[in-house]
Amino acid sequence: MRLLVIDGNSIVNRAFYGIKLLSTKSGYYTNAIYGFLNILLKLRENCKPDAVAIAFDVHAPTFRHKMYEEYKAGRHAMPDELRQQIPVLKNLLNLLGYKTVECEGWEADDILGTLAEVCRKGQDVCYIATGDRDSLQLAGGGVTVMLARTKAGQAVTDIYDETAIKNEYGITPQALIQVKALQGDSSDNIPGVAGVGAKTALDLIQRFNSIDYIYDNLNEIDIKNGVREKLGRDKEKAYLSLELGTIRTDAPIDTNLASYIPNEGDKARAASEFARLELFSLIDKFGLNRNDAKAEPEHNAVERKLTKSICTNADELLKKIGDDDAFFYPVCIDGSVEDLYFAFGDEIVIMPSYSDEFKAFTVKFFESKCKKYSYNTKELHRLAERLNTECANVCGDLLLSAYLLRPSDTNYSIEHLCLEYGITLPEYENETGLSEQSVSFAAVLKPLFEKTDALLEEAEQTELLKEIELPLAAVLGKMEMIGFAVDKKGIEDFGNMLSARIKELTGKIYEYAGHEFNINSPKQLGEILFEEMGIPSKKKSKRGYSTNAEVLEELAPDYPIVSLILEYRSLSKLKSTYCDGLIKVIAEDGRIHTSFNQVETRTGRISSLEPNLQNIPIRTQLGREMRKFFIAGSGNVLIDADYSQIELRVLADLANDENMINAFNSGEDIHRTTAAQVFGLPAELITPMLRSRAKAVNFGIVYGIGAFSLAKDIGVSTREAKEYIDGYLSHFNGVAAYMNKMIDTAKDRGYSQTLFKRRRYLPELTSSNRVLRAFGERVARNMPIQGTAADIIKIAMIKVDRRLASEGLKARLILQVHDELIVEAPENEAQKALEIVTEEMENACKMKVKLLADGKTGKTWFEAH
DNA sequence: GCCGTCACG
DNA sequence: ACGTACGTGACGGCT
Repeated sequence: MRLLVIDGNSIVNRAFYGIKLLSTKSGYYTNAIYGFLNILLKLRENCKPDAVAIAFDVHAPTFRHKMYEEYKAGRHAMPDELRQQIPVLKNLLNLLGYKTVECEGWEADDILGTLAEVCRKGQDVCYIATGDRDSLQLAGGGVTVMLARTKAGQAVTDIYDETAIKNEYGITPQALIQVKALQGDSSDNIPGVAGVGAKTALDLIQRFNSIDYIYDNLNEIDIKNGVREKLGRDKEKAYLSLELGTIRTDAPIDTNLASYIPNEGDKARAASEFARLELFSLIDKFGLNRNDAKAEPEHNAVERKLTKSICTNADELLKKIGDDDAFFYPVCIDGSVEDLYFAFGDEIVIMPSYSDEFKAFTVKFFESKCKKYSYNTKELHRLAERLNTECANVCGDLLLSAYLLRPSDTNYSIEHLCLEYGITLPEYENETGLSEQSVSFAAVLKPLFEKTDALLEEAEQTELLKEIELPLAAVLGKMEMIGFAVDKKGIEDFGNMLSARIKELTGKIYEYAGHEFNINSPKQLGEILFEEMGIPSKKKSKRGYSTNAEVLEELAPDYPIVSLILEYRSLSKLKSTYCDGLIKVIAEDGRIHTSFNQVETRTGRISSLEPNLQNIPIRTQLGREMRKFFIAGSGNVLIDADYSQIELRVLADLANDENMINAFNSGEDIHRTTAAQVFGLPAELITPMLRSRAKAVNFGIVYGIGAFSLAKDIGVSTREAKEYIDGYLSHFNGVAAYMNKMIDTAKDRGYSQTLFKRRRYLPELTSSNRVLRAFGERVARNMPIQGTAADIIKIAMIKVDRRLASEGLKARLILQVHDELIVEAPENEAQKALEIVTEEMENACKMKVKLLADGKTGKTWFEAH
């Protein structure tokens, strides 16, 4: 008998991460299902098995403790989307006649082991398909492990039998367990022997074969005394690890191989399930009949019959809306509202922008006192600004609610929210049989709001939504419409100057290199510098040599070409990103209109895109020149105010650290004070060097410091950096206590939060991966600080906006750069506006530490900052 | 579409 | 033994 055993969890994971998110029209994700079944087909073809067993772990899925594969995946992963697919996949496998195996209290691994053992004993042939190297120990004696992995972005399968393992590792498959037991594996919680790593472990087992032999002859065998000591110390751990790392072969599962021979299944239901999932190609590949694939009606969903009508009469629609709560979906194209879809239960009424009465309607509707519930209300405020009015009484924005509830998500589309919150998205097909999504979207707003409102209430985030995010959307909408005036000619001239200099540099670089090449290609550059020219390198990263500024700066003093490249790099960055990039996005009004994304960051900051105006150069002299081209419109000036040390002040307040609060409130230079405390010197003796080190320590504290990185940052030994950190924490003991508390409460609750109850969920904190867990801990320390500062400046923006209006000024906010606000004001309002901005920033909220804002005015951003 | 790089707070 | 500070967005090269 030939048995194929599939490690279901491992393969479904690879399928999910390896294939882009596919989903059905109604939004069910199917990529993992699709990928898995294609892999199954391929395995079937290659192995020609008589019987197939598909093993799964038994999962207790939890909402708040999703486990990410790795940090990178963590950022983009949507494990919920994967989890939803697994029960559907299992059901499909059964319908296709395959047997899935799971066993409470046992891992999928153990099921593989048990079936492999059965085959070995019965002289049957066994193939094991997995992505987990740990299963290699099962190879041999008729058992072949087919290891799926990714090589240079391509999925490949390595075949391991006993010989292949011997060739690669020089030992038997069983001995691999011994290696792992010595080496340990933190991601599996296998301790191993402290101080023994992969190399040492493999070497020991290659020479002595087993842990038993090593310990029986510990004093005689030829090994370094250091290793002997380490082994002696951790004997117990080694044996424990051996036990933990050994895949068990006695799981209580069905061991009758014949029971795994695929049965007929239920072809009709399998076909209709494929149809429901819109995976039509699989119907053919599994030899099913497309005619069987009739869509089954959904059971529990109460079917909604939507109707749609178009209304081009403003008064009629206004009357229909009256003073009731209005639920409406704005269709937006290219950043402007196209049509408004109003939902009255299942009746959807559209006010189209092509109507002559669209403007009149919109103005009256916006100004009416009815409560407005919508999606992406920033767009409404942009429209209001264009119509020279305001959108009053906006009481809900589904996009903002969804963001506050789950700020790490990347997809807040209505389809997705329906899945997330268990709302059925009703279909609407128009006369021509085409589905019109906007109609469906309008129809689900109300039920979605009912869900999100309840959840926000539960999370105590209603105030955060109503007092901060909703009014902020209005401010951001206006800021986008107003834009920032620029000197186009100035940018062009600057760009031409850069081009000339870049050309010179290019010539010289080619001379040094001996030939032409693409300096912008890190690959070519690395080969030329480190191979052709033989410059010593620290080889790193998968794609060859690292050529970043940090590496190049070290080499620059010794190699003239390297300095030229550094200059080339900085100039081409200025040219391409800032000169060319900005010129491309200057609008017809001569201004740059960035877009603010209010639902992007996990900390609560806003981001700026197309173009990003939050990263205009300032740190180098030449780059800073760019700011001379950001100007006040004629007759106006710019007012630029920024918070002084807002994050450290927030930290002092949150940590309630008396020492630090006093330092701020008595107006001390915080970095100098820190230096004095950390280095134990009177403030007068603090040199600029010491001050700058203390500054780095302050930054590090906010970021969730590590000695290694601090050391690298300020160029001292790791040991010395550690002393600084310890010194800091012993003097600011409020901060020390606070940092520990932050991690504990975040672990407890599953999230960290700001002073204003903004949350960030931290599944990383419960990860079995040490690196990931450490990352979670740093975030738990940083998020409340960065996030509270973000909350505060948001409040300030709302207050500045209101104050400017209530004082009857023409001055307007035009930009925010995290701790900095920029206002454009008529010249005669400059002083008043300056006062208002700094005052509102400083009084945004009451804290134990005074908030300080420095404001300045000027004709350009360069002057005003 | 991902990676390396680099601009900002 | 291994990796190494928080949060973003844009560009060019490469697959």
